[in-house]
Amino acid sequence: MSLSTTTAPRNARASAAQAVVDAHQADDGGALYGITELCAEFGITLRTIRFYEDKELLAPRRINGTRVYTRRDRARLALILRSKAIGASLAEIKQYLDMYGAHGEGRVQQLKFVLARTDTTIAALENKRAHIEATLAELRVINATVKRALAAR
Amino acid sequence: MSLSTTTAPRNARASAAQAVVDAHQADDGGALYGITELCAEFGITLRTIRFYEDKELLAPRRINGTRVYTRRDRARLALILRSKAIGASLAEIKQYLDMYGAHGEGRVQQLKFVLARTDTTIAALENKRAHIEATLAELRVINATVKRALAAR
DNA sequence: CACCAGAGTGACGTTAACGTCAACCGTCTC
DNA sequence: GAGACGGTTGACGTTAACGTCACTCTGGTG
Repeated sequence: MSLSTTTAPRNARASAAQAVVDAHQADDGGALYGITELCAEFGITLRTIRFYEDKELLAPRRINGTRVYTRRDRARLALILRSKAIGASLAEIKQYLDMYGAHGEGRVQQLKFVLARTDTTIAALENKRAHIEATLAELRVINATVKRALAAR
Repeated sequence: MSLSTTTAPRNARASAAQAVVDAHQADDGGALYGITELCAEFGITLRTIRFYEDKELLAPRRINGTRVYTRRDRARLALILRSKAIGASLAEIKQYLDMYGAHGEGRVQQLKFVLARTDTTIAALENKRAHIEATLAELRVINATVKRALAAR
């Protein structure tokens, strides 16, 4: 729940997004994390992180068998958790991550593929947002109605 | 996917919400539906509808054992499916439905309860919407980047 | 060296949300 | 009255996303 719920102004949102995307592209800035560290930070269990690795959502390096996570791995984990929060399945999330990862490498064929997938994913998310708007509108009606009923005692 | 994705203007959205809430309050307008009818309309299976009934999300009348759905039941089913589309669990959806149903009956204690729950639910949805906004912003960055890469061939 | 905490690896259990299957029941039709 | 339908009820299977448990390995520490 304590993710980036920063209700930033519209301009800031775009550059924040750019930053996230860049960060995911950049390789190692030197910062490294252990598995328990990440678990504590994001409030998940060891088993969960290992499970994500099983499902190939994460691929940390190993040092003597021990998992070592870079800043990039950390960013991926953040993306996974945020995607989960908006109701995506792990299978879908894997596709998201592919999009984040693969838009630098040149081949035209692959770029077109990424383009198509971002388009449909964007459409799906906008659709979902519309659902939320509608539900919010209805809840506000209920909320207001109840408030009036209480005010009238 | 063919639900009310009508991107209506802001004023219309509020009155549409009002209409949905009203419709859920109103009892029978005379229109009745069978189970297969509803399944076909919403693109779900018989088993699914029965499952929702098992979980007490629906409670159609029975005539000789056969389920008969009113307009209100239909509205509830629509709400269930839309809620699912925005990533809510059936348990959560049951709470939504309670809110839709219970804000007419008078007791102050209960009204306050509904008020509190609509408040927290609204907050949760706004939070979820913020997540979606952020993800959309990032996807648009990727989309634009890839488009530029393709344009530069 | 003995020991222990932290990390890793199966194997199995669990919950949610259905799907599948078999058997039965009421009604309509021929 | 004999099927043929459409509907109903268990009982059991299934998939996703983990949790739990038991056991092993490895790196320090006294």
